[in-house]
Amino acid sequence: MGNRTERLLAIKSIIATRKVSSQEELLSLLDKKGMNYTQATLSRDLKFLKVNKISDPEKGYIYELPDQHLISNEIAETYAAQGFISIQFANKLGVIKTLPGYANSIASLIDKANPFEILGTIAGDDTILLIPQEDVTEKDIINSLILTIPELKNKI
Amino acid sequence: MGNRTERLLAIKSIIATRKVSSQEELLSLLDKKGMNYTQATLSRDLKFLKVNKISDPEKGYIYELPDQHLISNEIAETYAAQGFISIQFANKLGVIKTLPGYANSIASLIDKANPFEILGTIAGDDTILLIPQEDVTEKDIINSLILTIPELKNKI
DNA sequence: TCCCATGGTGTATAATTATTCATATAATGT
DNA sequence: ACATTATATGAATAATTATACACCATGGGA
Repeated sequence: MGNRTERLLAIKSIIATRKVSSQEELLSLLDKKGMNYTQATLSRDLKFLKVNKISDPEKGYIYELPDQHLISNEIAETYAAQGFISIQFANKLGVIKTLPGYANSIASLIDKANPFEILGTIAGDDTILLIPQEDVTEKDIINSLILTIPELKNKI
Repeated sequence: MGNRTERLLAIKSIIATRKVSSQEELLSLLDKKGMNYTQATLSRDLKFLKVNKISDPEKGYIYELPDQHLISNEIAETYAAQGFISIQFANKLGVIKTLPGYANSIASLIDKANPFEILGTIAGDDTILLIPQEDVTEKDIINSLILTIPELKNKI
């Protein structure tokens, strides 16, 4: 079903932007977006997305996307953002142009973040080919990139 | 009850050294150490220690001590370990001697890790005073320091 | 000393999350 | 195209975790 991907992306985006502390809560947030599922499905989704539940002073425990703790990547991210030139799409594939030599390090950041909606990357010297998951939109890919490398926000 | 501290330390040490995926499991590990409590107590303890539950490829989800994600501190830790000279105890207080100028940064690392068994620190230029929680042993303090700054292992 | 407030714990139970089972639908091989 | 296998999902339920309540011990004040 094509809706699973949409739902997973919605979950990622919700969890990335607000503090959610239970599956019921997430359920009703999805409901507001017109997505009606059951708690059982969310339980499976969260496991699939490897979402963690971490201590939060305000809400006790909240869900957190994995790899967000890679704060040590900040330097790498800034560097990567500098080398980023543009992204275009053709034939369901994404093509990122970078400054010469930057492609590999940017691609490796994306791989490391491993967003499920990007199946993989192939990098040359100044070009990265992004192979998206089926039925993922360009917008989804771009959002995903920004989640991975926030500094790209201004450059896309 | 004085046993609470002992139990909390045991929990920290268990979680730091092995993958635990449920409170029942933790319960029986404590039981093997002769500590008999109930699941309700562990639930409260884990909340108190701000233990997170994170995705694990092997066991699904496991408990994880907070602040372990501060990998970005590695540099700071190496630096701190270099400046560390010795630790001694007197009157239930710990006294760390450091190279001149190192005391504050080491103390700040300890404060940031905020182990509950160390109430606080006071740092001068080459000396840190450690104020331990009641009924915490010297051994506990040292283990705690090593958890915070692993590089100290060889120097203590 | 006597209260009262606080903190820690167990028991019982509520709330939350994971799983089993059944089913439908889509994908794959022949 | 058909059979077979894999994937996705909900309903019901099991498993896990959190909490309400009661109780006890301790440590200040008055």
